[in-house]
Amino acid sequence: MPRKNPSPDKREDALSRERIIEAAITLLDTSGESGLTFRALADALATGAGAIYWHIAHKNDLLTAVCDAVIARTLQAAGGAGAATPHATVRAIALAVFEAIDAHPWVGSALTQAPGQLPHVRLLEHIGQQVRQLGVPEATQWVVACTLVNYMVGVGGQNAANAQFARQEGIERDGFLASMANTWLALDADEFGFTRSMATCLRTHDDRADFLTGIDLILRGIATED
Amino acid sequence: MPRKNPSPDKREDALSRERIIEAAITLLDTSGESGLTFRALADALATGAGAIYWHIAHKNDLLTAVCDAVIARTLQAAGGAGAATPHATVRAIALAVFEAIDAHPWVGSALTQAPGQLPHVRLLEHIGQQVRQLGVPEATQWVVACTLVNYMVGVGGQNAANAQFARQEGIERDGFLASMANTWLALDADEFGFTRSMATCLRTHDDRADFLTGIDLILRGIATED
DNA sequence: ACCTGAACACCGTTCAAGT
DNA sequence: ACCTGAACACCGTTCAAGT
Repeated sequence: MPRKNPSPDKREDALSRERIIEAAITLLDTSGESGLTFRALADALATGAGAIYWHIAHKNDLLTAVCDAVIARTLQAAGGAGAATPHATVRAIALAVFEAIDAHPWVGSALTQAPGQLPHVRLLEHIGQQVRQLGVPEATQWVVACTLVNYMVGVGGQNAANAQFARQEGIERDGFLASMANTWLALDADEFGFTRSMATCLRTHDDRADFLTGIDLILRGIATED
Repeated sequence: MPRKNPSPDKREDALSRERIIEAAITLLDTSGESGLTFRALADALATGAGAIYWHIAHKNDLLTAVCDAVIARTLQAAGGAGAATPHATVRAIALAVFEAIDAHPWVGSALTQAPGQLPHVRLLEHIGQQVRQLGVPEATQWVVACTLVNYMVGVGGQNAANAQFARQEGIERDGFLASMANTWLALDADEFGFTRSMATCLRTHDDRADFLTGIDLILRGIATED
């Protein structure tokens, strides 16, 4: 009777792309972006470092695959909801992606570094279908869908960077924002008047709400188009 | 009479933060993101690798500083224009940043990896001032300015990633897009209907124009707000 | 105060050799 | 066909030692 514990003791199944991707996900979630190493991954899989190269071309390939696995699941889960209007569906998709990046910050940076690859294509497809539903004329569907996707990925990347910075600094989000707000307040009053006046907003803002407001802004811009 | 050639022969001035930053910029422009190495940088400055650490805390510090130098110059040059309307000024700033990233792709990824740092603050300030001019109510200035900045940085990061990918693949932009378009056309017809129909757009689109259309969408969303 | 350069503790990737 | 693990060619960073 084979043991069911897949811990780093000994391998029971053969290696496979899927097994590697799953191990990479848990490794990334556990030790962060810098924790994903071919050596550490090989350890977790109870194999040699070079073995991975039989299934994965190079580290970027792995990163994209791992990102795609999360995005695919996220979109699948979000698609099931079936919101009332295209507008609401776009919002639901955007929020789901935001939550996924919040839970796995490394997805944000992977997404930023692999434009046009499969994870991106999935986003474009899901968003694009709703853009069609919105009645956007065919000639502008491309640019509208791209704007939404670019915005989503852009914010996601920023949040990922924030999370990674806070992690390696060992700081909580609140402390991180508070110290940044202080830095802003110490800026030159003439040159950085606007930024200084936004220091409180920085400290008290809600990432999620702001992100969705941005989505709404773009959607409203679309609706006004003629 | 001292020689005026600052080539990698021998150093004449003392090292300084500015000299290091300038050398890093030319190195990045010449050899790309992966070309910026403390060893290569030390060579270019005719010094030892460790000397740089007297002036720069760590590589991320250098990257942010180098990014900020470009952004500061870009915004200064763009600010001089003095466009007629706030809308036009936002467009001008956005375009200037786009061009800067196009000329120095590494600025795009540096920008993505340093949220809240000085380069970001500069963008926020310049955009925010125009958001005020647009008459956006105080309560929503924060989220509006952030949306614009996030979008700009997001698109910039994507373009940087594209440029870097094309560089290391040794491919031109056109060939890169053409092969990606073919990949899209080979996707499953049911699952990726929208994406397939956009393959031609991918191949023929204009990055700059699409980017500005996105800015316009957001600005129009703001105008419609009430 | 500032610089030098060897040394340390890592990386991704390759590849002969095994099964 | 698939795996092993040592070896290669790098990294960022540190630090005793120099000036």
